[in-house]
Amino acid sequence: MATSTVENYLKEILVITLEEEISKVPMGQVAKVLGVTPGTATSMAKSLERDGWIKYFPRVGVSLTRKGRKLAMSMLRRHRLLETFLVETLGLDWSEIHAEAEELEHAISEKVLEKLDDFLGRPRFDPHGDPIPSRGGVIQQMASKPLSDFPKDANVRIESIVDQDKEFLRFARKSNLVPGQLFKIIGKEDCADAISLKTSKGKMVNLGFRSAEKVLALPYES
Amino acid sequence: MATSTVENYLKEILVITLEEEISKVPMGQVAKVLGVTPGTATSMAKSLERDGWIKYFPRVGVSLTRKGRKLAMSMLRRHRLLETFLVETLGLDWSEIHAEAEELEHAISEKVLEKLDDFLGRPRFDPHGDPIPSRGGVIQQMASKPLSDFPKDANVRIESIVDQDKEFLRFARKSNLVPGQLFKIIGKEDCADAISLKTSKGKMVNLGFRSAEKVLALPYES
DNA sequence: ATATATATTTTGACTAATCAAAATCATAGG
DNA sequence: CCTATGATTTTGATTAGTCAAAATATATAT
Repeated sequence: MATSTVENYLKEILVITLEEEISKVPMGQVAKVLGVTPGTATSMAKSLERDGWIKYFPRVGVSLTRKGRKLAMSMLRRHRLLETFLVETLGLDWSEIHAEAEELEHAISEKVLEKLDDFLGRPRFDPHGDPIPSRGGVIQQMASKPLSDFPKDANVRIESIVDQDKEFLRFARKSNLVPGQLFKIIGKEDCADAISLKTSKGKMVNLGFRSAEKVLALPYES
Repeated sequence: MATSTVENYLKEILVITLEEEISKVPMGQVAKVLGVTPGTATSMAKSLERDGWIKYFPRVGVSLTRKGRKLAMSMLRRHRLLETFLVETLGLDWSEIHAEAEELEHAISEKVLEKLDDFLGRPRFDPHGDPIPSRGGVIQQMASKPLSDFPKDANVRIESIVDQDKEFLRFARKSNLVPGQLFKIIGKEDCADAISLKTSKGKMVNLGFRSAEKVLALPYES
């Protein structure tokens, strides 16, 4: 049986893998998200490899084995279902649920989790809009929509740029319109065919609808 | 912050203290309920004392300090509220809830617990009929009633014998009419002034009303 | 290409929790 | 009053997880 420390390492490695679309997560990043020193992360990597959870490539990083990915997915499922429960059923605040779920996810059994899933009506997305992996560990990809489809005040995360036009890509790059970047839609004038976005750091971008249609994004609860 | 191991030791010490009405729990018993070797229990007793949770009397046993009792009560509250949730809300089976609650009780925060308490309608007894300690750590004593006040078919747990008559006490002792013992009321003939009780092992006792009034008991969900 | 900065690994040490087995204490009978 | 039995404590060892700081490898910039 995996300890909850092991579960945490695996889950965080999975989350980084998904978010950054990389296959080997560098140790520094592992250390950072887990709040431990780099040395600790390295020695942990070795025991995780010894127990078959991950592959460890010295000086490069770690990746999950099939076994490790399965457990990590299960942790993510627990986490997101619990967050849903905490918000939907108990009415907790947004800002609190992450830390709470972080604790509970290690204590809840498969059995109780499935009962909870039934009770909640088998939701497919958590309160942040992130997809909840299925029992089998499959993560449903959320359908991304063009920026022009979002309403004013929506928070979005850029997923991809469909157009391959060099000019536009260069402009997008310069404006921080890149996959992973978060924006808030601060203005939308249908009659003027214009959309304004702002990053959390206050950087603004203005787009016409023609361009906004080329940028796919996902809703993101800030 | 107490580790969950500490929480377990304290909770079990409290439960033994309450159930057996003793003030110093011998180390052997501690080791047994926690499933560890006696040596482990002893060394744990020393660290618990060092951290102010218990008083340790070598070769005699341990008792909780005020601080330790407070935490132990809080664990009992968590445990019993969680059991209630698992049965009432998620529909788990009786036989499973203890083990599940045992894990969850260490992971649930004060805040979530209070939300859960609200959600459940602030129950005062868990599915086993045991009282749920209040936030302040006070355990509501259930009002015990004389045996003669219970209806036929009621399941009861003997709480105490009010009469101090030696003769009667000796009889009570011989009939298993002692605090903690469970009985079912299998017959009650008001006109004949008689009550019949049976233990789960089939041992029977017959009492007249005069005597039944001297025996206080609590309802007990079988 | 060389020096500097950054990331990673190694080393040695520590704490919590545990076990097995030897040592010690306590007490109930004879 | 002394011994055998059972409970308790001690001792020495182990594992998981961690840190600090030294050592080493890699990447970057001139």
